[in-house]
Amino acid sequence: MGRPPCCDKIGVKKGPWTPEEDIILVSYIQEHGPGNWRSVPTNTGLLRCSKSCRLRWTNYLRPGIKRGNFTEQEEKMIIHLQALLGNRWAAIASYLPQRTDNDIKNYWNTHLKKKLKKLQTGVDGENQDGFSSSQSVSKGQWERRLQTDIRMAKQALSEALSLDKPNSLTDSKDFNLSNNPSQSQSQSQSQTYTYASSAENISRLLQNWMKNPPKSSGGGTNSAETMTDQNSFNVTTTTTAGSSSSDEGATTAEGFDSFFSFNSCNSSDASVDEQNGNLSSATPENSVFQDESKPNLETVPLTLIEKWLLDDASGQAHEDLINMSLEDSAAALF
DNA sequence: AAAGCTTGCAACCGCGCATCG
DNA sequence: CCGATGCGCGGTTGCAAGCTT
Repeated sequence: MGRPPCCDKIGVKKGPWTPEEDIILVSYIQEHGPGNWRSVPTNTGLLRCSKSCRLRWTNYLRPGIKRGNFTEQEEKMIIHLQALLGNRWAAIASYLPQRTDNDIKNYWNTHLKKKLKKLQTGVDGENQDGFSSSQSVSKGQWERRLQTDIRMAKQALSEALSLDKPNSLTDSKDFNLSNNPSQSQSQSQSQTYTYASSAENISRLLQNWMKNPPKSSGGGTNSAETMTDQNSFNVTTTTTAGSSSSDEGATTAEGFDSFFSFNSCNSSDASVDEQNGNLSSATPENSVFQDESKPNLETVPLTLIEKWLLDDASGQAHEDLINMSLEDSAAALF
């Protein structure tokens, strides 16, 4: 007896998602919250597999996702976490709350693997990306440190489990997500994912929409003309589509606002925080999305390894480890 | 300018785990 | 306990955009 398909394969649409589908999915999740993916296609009328809906949401539409432009700090974290955890992308992604496992996986496969391979094949000293391949740390040292880290992590985990206290939540509030300097000013934003924090995603969605407007309304006009034609999309577009710089806040918030005016459902009380692009709203929808973040961060106790990885204030030891020879990391990996 | 090649990423697939009745 | 079902994860693929020749 084989496993039945996750959904009826007949009539299931595959391939890239259209803006219309995105909007339908976001609207539905806005109303019902994420989860119960099985029912999403039937309730929304989307001709998509439930898995496809979940994937689209978690990898693209989910609030708080940062895309592209991995910082050096993030790169280093990924490299070291990969060395520690292996290809457990979901686990690695839990340490980078704004990144999806798919994004990290792709970035690893397309960028970091090559970078490390390059380093391994004899680029001495400082490379162009600023990674220092300090010869002072031998492979043996690296392995010893790695083993020590793993031991410490295990110990911390067992301690945390034996404590059996519900303080992991409060601990996680102290999670320092600001080790990326560019993100330090928006720490609160990282901690609480309102739907507004996905404004960038929605803005992108809308930009795509405007690039490929429905034929019925656009009728051969270019995207800019179409944009002005469609009054319901009062969006200030960014100069470069796909740019995910953090200063898009106000712009994307506008796009987000427009999105809701487009949907015109329960959105009239949504207000935009101009400073950080957050949408501050007391709507139930927002509370739904606040719950939808990286659950691991909220439930996993703050272990030593997490402190090591995330606490900027941990000082030199952390820096030493981060700056440890990537050649050695590469040697361990390949 | 055009063809071929490379790269990056969104999405799919299949498997394993968790939960529920 | 066991089977059915749903969800999540990691590996892989396909395609579009960018680059090179």
